[in-house]
Amino acid sequence: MNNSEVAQVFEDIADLLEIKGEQIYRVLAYRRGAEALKNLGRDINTVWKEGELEEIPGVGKAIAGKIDELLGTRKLEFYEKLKKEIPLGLLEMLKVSDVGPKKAARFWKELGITSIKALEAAAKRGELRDLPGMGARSEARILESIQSLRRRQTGRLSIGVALPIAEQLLAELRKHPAVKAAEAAGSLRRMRESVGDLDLLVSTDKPEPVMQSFVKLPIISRVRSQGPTKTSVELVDGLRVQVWTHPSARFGTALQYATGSKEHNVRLREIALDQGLSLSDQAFKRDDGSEITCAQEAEVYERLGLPWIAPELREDRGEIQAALDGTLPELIELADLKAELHSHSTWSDGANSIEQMVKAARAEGHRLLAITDHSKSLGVANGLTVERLRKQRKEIAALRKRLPKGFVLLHGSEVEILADGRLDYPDVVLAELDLVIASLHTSLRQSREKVTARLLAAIANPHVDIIAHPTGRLIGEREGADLDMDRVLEAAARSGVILEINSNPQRLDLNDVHARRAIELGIPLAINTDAHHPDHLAFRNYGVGVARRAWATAEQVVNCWRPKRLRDWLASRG
DNA sequence: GCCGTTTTCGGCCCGACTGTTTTCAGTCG
Repeated sequence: MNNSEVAQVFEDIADLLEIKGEQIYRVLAYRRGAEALKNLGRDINTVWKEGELEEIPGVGKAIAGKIDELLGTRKLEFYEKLKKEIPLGLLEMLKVSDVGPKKAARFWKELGITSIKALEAAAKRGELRDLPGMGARSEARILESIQSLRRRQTGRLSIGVALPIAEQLLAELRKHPAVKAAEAAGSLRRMRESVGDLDLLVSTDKPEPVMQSFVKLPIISRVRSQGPTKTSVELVDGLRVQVWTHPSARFGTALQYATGSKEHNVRLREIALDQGLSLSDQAFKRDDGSEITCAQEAEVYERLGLPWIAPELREDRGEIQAALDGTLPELIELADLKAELHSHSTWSDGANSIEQMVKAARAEGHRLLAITDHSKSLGVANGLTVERLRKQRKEIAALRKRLPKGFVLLHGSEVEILADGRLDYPDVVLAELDLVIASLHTSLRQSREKVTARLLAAIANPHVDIIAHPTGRLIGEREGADLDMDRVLEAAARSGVILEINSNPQRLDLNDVHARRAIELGIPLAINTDAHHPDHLAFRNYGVGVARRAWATAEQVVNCWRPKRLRDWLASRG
């Protein structure tokens, strides 16, 4: 079982216990345990074998024992018993908005409902309204929520889709004369790879008219709740949007609060409590009821004796301790990127000529571009034979003469790692290239052993400089290869190969957790867009988001190096 | 269930909105 499978078991246990009416803090402990496993960055099986389960923060004796049982026997007695007690269909029902553990339990116990379908049927027959605490309106609301759940069955939305929508909504909000500022918060501001909903924050002294004009936007299909300080709507494609309003004097606490993560905020509140302060989205409150408001987010941290912590770090992954110790990293910024090391042209499956890609890269402010078209075996992408590769080299050499001084154009290749682990070009050909990227596109469904061995073979080849999008995942479409990432990272650290964070929002591969582990191991990272079109060069902000979430500094990302240093480094490899 | 330079027991974050209620429970973020 992998980390997320084990985490899922504990999430289910938390939900089941909550439906059972267990003490909420016991429930939260299981949720925190599940979260810790997802953020681990190491294979849980390795940690288990090394007997270090209890060293994971949030995992104590009880949960460690359950992980041990789960990994040892592939079963968990406690979980099986719970499942016998409470039908699993109730967990599905929790996904319906306005149905929480209390109502789910009630529907089940009083009406025998154990699925969303049965819930819908009962609501249509008007059977829900007679339950205590329910009424005709609640019943109608649940019916609406079931339909809305079906509309957005896709689950979380890629940041590549969500960010442009958020920008559009913010632009609309800012048009209102009473709006002083409008910002995105939540997981979008933290640059998570996908977001469940959008959280928008508005600074205004006249909230009602702002909310009233907001809910009239044509992109909005349903208003779930509307108040002067908080409004919740659904867009036509099912995406949920929360808008909060605050007077500008309270915008700092509000932005901090709405940015989260929940776990990060819990930690901050603990620190506040130690200082005799209670922290909310409104203000710090002293015991005597007096308030300290913050217009700026940095003031919130300052009051707690902390430096400002970048949103991308706010996941309760050790950032608060680092802030206390003064060891927060100086995170990489978009402007630090000076090079694009992974791009395609019409020679393979790119949309534009090399010259056009160079022009676009210069317009983006880059000082170096590597053209890395596909190798011959990737037929669907018009991969280059050795002969065409050499022809391309001549074109690039000719083009270089016309380039402005100081701009560097490299000839590279994105070489297929074949199903048997060999590379698509022989070593003599690889040696001719300025830059060799190796990547997997095919046979991703091989066994863990096999697919890991392929990647290890590529890493061991001294001509290979970068491993691109290591797992090959396409978010929401295709699972990545079942890699033994611990071994891949160890091998990369030994060989000195660069690992790529692919910035295409569909990929974001390495992900944040593995990228952080890579940094811990001293592996240099690349942030590349894999551009097949000039517009794709702008994807790098997503890659920077992943790198920042991985605590990366500019020094650890080779695209930030001066062109000369980068070329010297490449030349020093095979 | 987890955790501890104030604690091995007693805490564990806070508030808006809705719909059902005569003061609050449930849900959500």
